[in-house]
Amino acid sequence: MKTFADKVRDVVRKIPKGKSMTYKQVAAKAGNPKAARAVGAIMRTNYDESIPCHRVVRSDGSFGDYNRGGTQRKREMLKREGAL
DNA sequence: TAGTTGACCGGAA
DNA sequence: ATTCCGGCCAACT
Repeated sequence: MKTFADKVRDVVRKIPKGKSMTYKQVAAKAGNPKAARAVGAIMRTNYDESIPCHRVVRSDGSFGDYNRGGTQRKREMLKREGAL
């Protein structure tokens, strides 16, 4: 039985290039549609290199936060990949 | 174990 | 449009 954190990491890892999912969508795919906040908490503590956490955005259409460089860094990443 | 914090969401003022 | 409040869940102290 995988934990919620494991599922979240797996889901985020499966996000195709040029696509972006909301925290809520990721949480829903992980099994908890109401755990959007938890997703952020997990990414913050356990952000892996294999996990394109920059492709995870907020439901409002904003980019949300990031660990390295902040929101602007995230925006540039998405722009570079073609998601924008 | 309990309390606080936070890469969030949705609704109300 | 912006600001405030309650709610959900995981990690940290």
